[in-house]
Amino acid sequence: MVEFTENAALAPEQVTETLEAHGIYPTPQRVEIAQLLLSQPQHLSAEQVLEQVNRGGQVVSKATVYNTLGLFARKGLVREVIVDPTKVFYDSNTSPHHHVYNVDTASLVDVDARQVDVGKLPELPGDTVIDGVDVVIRVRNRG
Amino acid sequence: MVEFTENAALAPEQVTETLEAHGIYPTPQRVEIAQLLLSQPQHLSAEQVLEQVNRGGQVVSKATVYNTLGLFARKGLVREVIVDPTKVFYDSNTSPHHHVYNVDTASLVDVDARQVDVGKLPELPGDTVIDGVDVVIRVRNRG
DNA sequence: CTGCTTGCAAAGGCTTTGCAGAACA
DNA sequence: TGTTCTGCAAAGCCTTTGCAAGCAG
Repeated sequence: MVEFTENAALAPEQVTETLEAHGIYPTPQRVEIAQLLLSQPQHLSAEQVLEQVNRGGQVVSKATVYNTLGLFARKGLVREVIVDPTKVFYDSNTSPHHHVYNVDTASLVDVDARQVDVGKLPELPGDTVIDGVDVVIRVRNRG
Repeated sequence: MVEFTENAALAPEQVTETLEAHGIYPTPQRVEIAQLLLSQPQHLSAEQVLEQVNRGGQVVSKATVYNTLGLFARKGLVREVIVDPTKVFYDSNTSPHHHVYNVDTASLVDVDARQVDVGKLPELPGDTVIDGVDVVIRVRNRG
């Protein structure tokens, strides 16, 4: 598993290993995107990923960015965060945690899971299983 | 305040009062939409509102449905629920509660707030205020 | 070869907006 | 009369898909 470090870029070999550990075939584009996302805990939209990846050397198409982010999410490498109806955020922090979302600035901040007590969960229909519990604390700027 | 009853339709006068109590000018289209939404606690997408409203006598345009739902949400008459990146749900239950979302069926179910303990909240940046806390329990069908 | 991947462009779904006409205070 | 509201059509935004070309095993 990749550990987050200071903003330093991750070594491609390290990223390649992480991808393979998640059952993802490491193409150059995927390594590029994973390097960006996994360099630190962060929340990026597909558009931001597209922009930042293409700022570097390699150019990756929009279709590939969307497909790759969807693949990463399905494989558990990143987590989709649904807080804004206009776009999906991809969270490179996959450990249990929650979010504070500032609706004015459209910015997301992590909250350690231990900071919120989700005591007991309601009973679920017998034919369903929990996929995840998302807690979103929605804030806006004072004023 | 309107109380939810069995599936009976609400009286237009009652709905008109509710709208005015929320500072909303009660036009025929708004009354029509509010009557539908407030008849019982439910979660409807804009598309569903459009469809169901137009099943009845009055016809309301798509633009008006979207504008009206946005207005209702801003005025606190309904609550927007963001759980699906492809559409917004409008929740006519405005008392504190949370949601179980079945990602396979795209259906939402209310959970009484007392069923979940959100014990303590994290410290917020000093210049922000809480707008709301959303807890979404994401489930999928077994199998 | 055979299957997976890329990427351009087009399509798609949800939502907002421009604007003219209607309704209301 | 001035403001607000409606609704059609068009535009906009994010995302997915069709399909041909490229690459890997």
